Amino acid sequence: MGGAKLSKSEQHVLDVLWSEHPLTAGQVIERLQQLTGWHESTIKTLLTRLVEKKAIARRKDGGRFFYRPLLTREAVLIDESEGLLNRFFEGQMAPLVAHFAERRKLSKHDIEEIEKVLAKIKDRDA
Amino acid sequence: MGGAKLSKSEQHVLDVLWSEHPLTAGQVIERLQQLTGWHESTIKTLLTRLVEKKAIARRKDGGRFFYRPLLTREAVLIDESEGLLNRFFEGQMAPLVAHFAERRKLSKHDIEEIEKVLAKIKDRDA
DNA sequence: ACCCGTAGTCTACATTTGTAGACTATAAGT
DNA sequence: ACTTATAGTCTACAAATGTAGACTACGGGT
Repeated sequence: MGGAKLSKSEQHVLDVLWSEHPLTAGQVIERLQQLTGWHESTIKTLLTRLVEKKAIARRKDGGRFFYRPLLTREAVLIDESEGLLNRFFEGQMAPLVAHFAERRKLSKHDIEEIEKVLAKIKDRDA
Repeated sequence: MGGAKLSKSEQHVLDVLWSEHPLTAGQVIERLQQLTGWHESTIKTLLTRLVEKKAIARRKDGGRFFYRPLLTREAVLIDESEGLLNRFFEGQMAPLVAHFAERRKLSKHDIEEIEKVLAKIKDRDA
């Protein structure tokens, strides 16, 4: 695994690259400024830090550099959800679902969705 | 929600107080040292910072101070899982479950547990 | 060949976090 | 009342983070 831990703002930059890539620095800046209003320099710094942390890479194509993610969204997601699960539910998924269910965070539709998913799994594993 | 954001180590201290409280500083230190090996001073600092952040409170009882959580585990959990859910699943629970299911993070037993939970909810809401 | 803009690098600085030493106040026991 | 343990406060300092200015270099157009 490895994956140096990313800070909040770094993740925000990464988000942009997940949603669309490769992008030039300028494009990243453009998109992020819409979302955050951060200064251009700030975003450049974040890009640099992400490259250092090997969370993204850049490649020269023609005259320009293009940035793309190295860490997948998937990987980060796993990492974080695993963390949450371990911290609060001893790694058990069921109690997490139960928890949300109890708090009425699940609509009827949600419940059906989940049941569908579970059915599919059971089916597949059968 | 107010809740100033807590750092990793601060959360660790809070964990101890969730599992058992009220506790004196000494008791917190004792328990945390078992888990982390942190120096006494470090833990005192963290306690102080938690008090400043109003994540915990202390009260004098007899000669001693006793610490207890102000933020509930519940609240922090909600906060964090909400965050995760929003960042990765647009707030939707079903895709999260699906995700874990796909990754085989769910055993047959888990699945049955979850189904049971969902059934209960549906029942209750019916 | 020269200038310009876009992008990359270097430097900076306040805040937060991780980690801990040193000093102090106070309750409890003798 | 005095000592001592125990806990609380102050200070410290490096690394990480949030945020940004200044300077530079290179590719593209004229």
